[in-house]
Amino acid sequence: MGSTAVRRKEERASEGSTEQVVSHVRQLIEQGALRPGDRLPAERDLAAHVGVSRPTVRAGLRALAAIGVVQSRHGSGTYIPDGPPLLGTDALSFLAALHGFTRDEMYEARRILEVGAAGLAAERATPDQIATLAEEVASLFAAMADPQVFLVHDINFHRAVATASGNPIVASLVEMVSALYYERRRDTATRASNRDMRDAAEMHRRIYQAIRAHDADQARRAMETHLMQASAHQAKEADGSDAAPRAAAPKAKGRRQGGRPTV
Amino acid sequence: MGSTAVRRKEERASEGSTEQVVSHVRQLIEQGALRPGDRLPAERDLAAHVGVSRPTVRAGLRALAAIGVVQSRHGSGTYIPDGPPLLGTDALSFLAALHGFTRDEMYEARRILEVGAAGLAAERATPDQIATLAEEVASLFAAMADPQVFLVHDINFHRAVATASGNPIVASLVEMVSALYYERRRDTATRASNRDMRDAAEMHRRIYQAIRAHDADQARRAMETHLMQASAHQAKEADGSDAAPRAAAPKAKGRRQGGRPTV
DNA sequence: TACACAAAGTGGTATTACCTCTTGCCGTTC
DNA sequence: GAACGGCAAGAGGTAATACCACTTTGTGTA
Repeated sequence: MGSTAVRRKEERASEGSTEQVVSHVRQLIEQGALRPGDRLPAERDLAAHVGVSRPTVRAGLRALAAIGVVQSRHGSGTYIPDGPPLLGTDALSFLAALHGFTRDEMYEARRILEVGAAGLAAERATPDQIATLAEEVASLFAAMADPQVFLVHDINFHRAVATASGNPIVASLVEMVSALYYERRRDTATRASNRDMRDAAEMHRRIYQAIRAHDADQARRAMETHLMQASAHQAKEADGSDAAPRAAAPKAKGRRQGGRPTV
Repeated sequence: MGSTAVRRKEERASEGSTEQVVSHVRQLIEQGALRPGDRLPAERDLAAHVGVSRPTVRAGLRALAAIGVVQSRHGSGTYIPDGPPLLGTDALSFLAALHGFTRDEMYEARRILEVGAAGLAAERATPDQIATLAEEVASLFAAMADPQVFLVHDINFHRAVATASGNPIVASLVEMVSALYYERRRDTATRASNRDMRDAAEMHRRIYQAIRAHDADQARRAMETHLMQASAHQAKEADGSDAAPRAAAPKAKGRRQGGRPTV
């Protein structure tokens, strides 16, 4: 830390003042001075230390907060979030609104990610993680009367699989895409038929069993089947009631019609 | 102007002032009033329209800029980025620094994503996209004298595969993870042996051929093999020089160069 | 016609002030 | 002595204003 000391205003040419703040925080992180759960220096202190004004510091912290690196608590301070690594979900959500991601594309992304995650989970899941999966499966069967509660345990199960993959990067990506799914799904979940939910619960059970048996191939196949079925079910739901607000066209792939999000 | 501006205080209870700005922009996007490439209203106009001060507007826009939804150009205005959907890469980079992602975990994530992407690309790649792949493969073979140039075309090839998948969500995810890979790789790429590069180029050619032949299984297998080999090669390189990926390395890294926006 | 310069408009930063919320100390009270 | 309550210091949140730096455009001059 002592070697480079504090760089003064010479850097301003190559780096905006705001980015100096970001870089400074980054340095603190890379030096190990800031770890998950820690509190950052107060904004006024940071301003004095970096040599910029407080609004500039706030701009930098705001940027870091937007990507989920820090988290401000009014009256208390700015903290580095504790717990597992988590990517901000707003980015994907905005991109979805901007570019009109379709439901199929979303399920396809989930399929790629979660099939891989299921495979890893089967290879590495700890007894604790397997127990968590079992609980969520049970909750799924118990919640078939309430589609909203069902959805919550659905998400929890998939999150648990992602965690059990043992790869925090994969888990973060799954979490991000799942959040997008959840955001859209909760508005229409009540349309799910009881039969579809029973099918889904059953598939979750099979995925769980494959993971418990440490059978990676089986886990991947089960996850693949489950997501294909879920996608088909949801498409069927939208068919009759919603009748495609954008006209019946959006089936065609590759057409990036930039309208509102399709369901 | 401005003297007659009315302050709207209706919904302040549920939403912070800054978030009002974000919500407002989100509304504009969802209404179709803002599309990729468009310019946002000036900060001063936004402030008057939403009923908050300009610093608050700036805070909201800074947050949106951090996640890549908008992009500010000094002296010109704030724009919605054109081109394909792109997720901010800094988030993953910070998470990597915070939680000490290992090289293996990174390659594993790439494997899951890119194997899937390669499969989709084989099914859907257009003639144009296939031509782009061919060019990058040729460039790879031509650039074996310069590891840095080789790395650029390596990235380009993988990016092209992701694009050819036809799924913008998958492409965005691949892009994000690849950026993390690139960030670490460019500092050590010179260590790559000529033999490893020839192997890599050859594998890229096979992936390309499988995609051109629309053989999804073959494309997936080739991509899987390629990434496994690359991971092994890189592990071998690192063996002698820097053993611990998470410990002392970051200090020696070059300063954040401005290839990509830093938050 | 071509070049140059200036003016308007935009984001970037700084300064200052005040508000709200959190937190912890310290008093009072039971 | 312990529990409750209030007060104050310190944190982030917002606002108003002024000025700077850059881009763009248009007009004037050579």
